[in-house]
Amino acid sequence: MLRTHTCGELNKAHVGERVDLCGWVATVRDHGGVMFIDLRDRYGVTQAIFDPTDSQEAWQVAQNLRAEYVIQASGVVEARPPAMENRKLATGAIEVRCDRITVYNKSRTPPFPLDDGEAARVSEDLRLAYRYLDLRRASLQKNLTLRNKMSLGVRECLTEKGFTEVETPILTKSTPEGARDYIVPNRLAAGTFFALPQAPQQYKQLLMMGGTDRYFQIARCFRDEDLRADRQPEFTQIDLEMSFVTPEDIYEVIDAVLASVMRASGHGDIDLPLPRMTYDEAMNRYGSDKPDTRFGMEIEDLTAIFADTSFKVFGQVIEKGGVVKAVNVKGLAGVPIRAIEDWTELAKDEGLGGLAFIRVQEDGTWKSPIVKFFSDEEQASLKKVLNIEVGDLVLFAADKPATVHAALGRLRLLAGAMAKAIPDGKFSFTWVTEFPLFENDAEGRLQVMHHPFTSAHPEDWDLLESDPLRVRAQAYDIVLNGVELGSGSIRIHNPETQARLFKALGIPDEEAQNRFGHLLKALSYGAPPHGGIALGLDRLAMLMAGAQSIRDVIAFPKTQKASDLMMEAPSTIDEKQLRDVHLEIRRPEAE
RNA sequence: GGGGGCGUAGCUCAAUUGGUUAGAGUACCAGACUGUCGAUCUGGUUGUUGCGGGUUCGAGUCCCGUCGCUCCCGCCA
Repeated sequence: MLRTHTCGELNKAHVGERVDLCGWVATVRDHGGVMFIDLRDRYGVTQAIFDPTDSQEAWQVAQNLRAEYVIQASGVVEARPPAMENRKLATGAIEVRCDRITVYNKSRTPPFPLDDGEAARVSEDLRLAYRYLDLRRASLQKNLTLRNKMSLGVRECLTEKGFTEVETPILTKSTPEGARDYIVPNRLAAGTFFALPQAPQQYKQLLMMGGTDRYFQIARCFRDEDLRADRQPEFTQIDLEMSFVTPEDIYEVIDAVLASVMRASGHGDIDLPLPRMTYDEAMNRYGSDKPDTRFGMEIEDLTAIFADTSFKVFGQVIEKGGVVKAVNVKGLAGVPIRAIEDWTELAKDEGLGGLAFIRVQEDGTWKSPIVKFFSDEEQASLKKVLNIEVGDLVLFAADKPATVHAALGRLRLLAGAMAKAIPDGKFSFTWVTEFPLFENDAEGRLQVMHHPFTSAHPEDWDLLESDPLRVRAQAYDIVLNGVELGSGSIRIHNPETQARLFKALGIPDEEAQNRFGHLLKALSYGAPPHGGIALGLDRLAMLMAGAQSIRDVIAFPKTQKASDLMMEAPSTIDEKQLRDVHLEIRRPEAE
C-alpha cells in the first residue's frame, strides 16, 4: 500500500508515529508560512501541515496544491494544542506534520464544490454528468456502504435459513404482458430478439420445479416504463421463492430479512411479527394498497350516519350504493383556501364531484358550505365518530367506494404532510394481504392484478367463473412508510388450475401454449406447491438511508428520461453494428 | 401520452412595467500573511441569459417552437 493509514483513523494513540497518508486535497489554507491541507479519502479527513522549517522542499511542492489533487503526504502524527482541536473531525485531536509529499495527479478545477453541504444544492444533472466526482462526497460513499451492509445482511440471513443463491439469465424471452420489455436484437437469427428480464419470475418458479426448494437472488431487473423518484429503468430486487409453503412462511422469512436489514442499517431491532392487514382493510382505513401507517388520520365511514340524510348530495350517492367517508386532519383548520382548491382539483381528477369540508374555528363553530344541511343528530354523530375538535379540518368524499378511497387516500397523505403529522425517522412496516386476484382494465376487461400464475385464496376458487372480481388471491405486499417494498404470491402449481385461470382471463388455449407453453409443460411434470416474493433493494436502501431519491443509493443512476449523463448512454450505433443484427432504423418523417 | 416547476458567470442565485454597460456571493487567477479548519486581507478575470424563431425603437423579461433536468398523473403483469 502507498499509505500506512487512512484519512479517517488517526487519533491521539498514534501521536509520535511516522505515517503515510493518501487522498484528495479537500481544502488548502495557506498562511504564507505554515499551510494546512485537509486530506480526504473515503474514510475521513485528516489535517496535514506543511511548514518551511520542517522541509523547505515539501513546503515548496505543497504551495502548488489545488482542490482534488491526489497526493501522498508523509510525516509524524502530533497532538494538536487543546485550543486547536477540531471537534467536527473524527481525527480532529491530531494532525500530521509533513516533510515529504508526492503529487500523484493534478486535477482541473472541479465543476462544482464537493463539500457535502454545498454539493447537495448543485443541480443534479451536473452531478450526474460528473458522477465520479459526486461519489467522492461522504454521503454518497455512506449510502454505498450501507447498501453493501444490507445485501450482506440479506445473504447471511437467507443462507442461514437454507436458501441457495442462484443466478438467472439476463438474456431471456420477451413476454408482452406486464411492463414494456427492454429488447436485445439477436445476430444469429434475423428478426428475433431477446428481452431483459422484468423480474426472474418464471425462472424462479422453474427452479422450484427443479427441486431447488429455497432460492434467492439479488437480481437486476429491467422495465422500459416512465420513471419516478423511486423508479429506475434498471433496479435490483431481493428475489426469493420457496416450495411447500403458505403465505405465513413467506411472511416469517421476510420479517426476519427486514429485521436483519434494519439492524445492518443501524436502525436497531424491530418488533416481529410485522403487522398485517387485508387489502380491504387497507383500502377502507387508508384509501391505499400501500398505506403509510406512520400516522393516524384514518378514513372514517359515515355512510350509516347519513343513511337517511336530507342532504341530497350525500343521500343520492348512498341511494346508488355509494359511500360517504371523511378524513379528519388535526390542526389544519387554518389551511389557506388555495390549498383546499388544489385538493378539490385533485379530488375531481380522481372522479369525485367535489370536495366538501369543515373547518373547526377557535370558538368551536364549524365553518363549512355543507354543514347547514346536516341535522343536529348527524352533526353529533360526526363529532363523535371523527373526534372533531377545535382546529380540525374534515374532508368529505361521497361516491363509489373505489373513487372515495383513491381521493381520500391521496388527500390524507398531502394533508398529513402539510399538518406535519408524519413523523421523521420512524419506520412503520405493514403487510397487506389477500389482494384481489383480478381487476378491470381501462376497457373493462378482466386482468390479473399480480401475475397470471397467482393462486386464488383457497376459499374463493368457486367464484372464479361466477364473480371473478370478488376472488381474493394468495397475494401480498410488504409496505414501509407508504412505499411498496415488495410483492409476492403463492403460485398455481398444477396445469389444470393454470388452464382454468387462463380461461377466466379469456386467453385461448393456443395463445396460452404459445406464451407460457414452457411453464405449463413444467407444471405437468410434478411441480411442488410454491410461492415467493421480491423486495426492491433500491427503495429499501433509499428508506434506510433517509434519501429523497432512489438515485442517491445507486452508484450510476439514470435520469427521468433513462439516460446516463456521464456515459452519454443511450447512443446511436454504427451502420455495421446495425447490419450485424439485421436492423434498419425507421426515423420519423421530416416535416 | 398529460399536468406542474426549473434553465442567467465554473457553482448557487439576483436583475422593478420590456429600457442604457446583466450584478452578488462563492469558485478561479495574482499578491500579502506562521495556527487555520467555510482561514483572512488586497486586487483581478469570468456571460452564446439552454437552443431556434417571432413581436418591439429596444427582449434575460412577452409570444411560438425545441432541447435538457425535475416532481406528479397515466404507465410500472
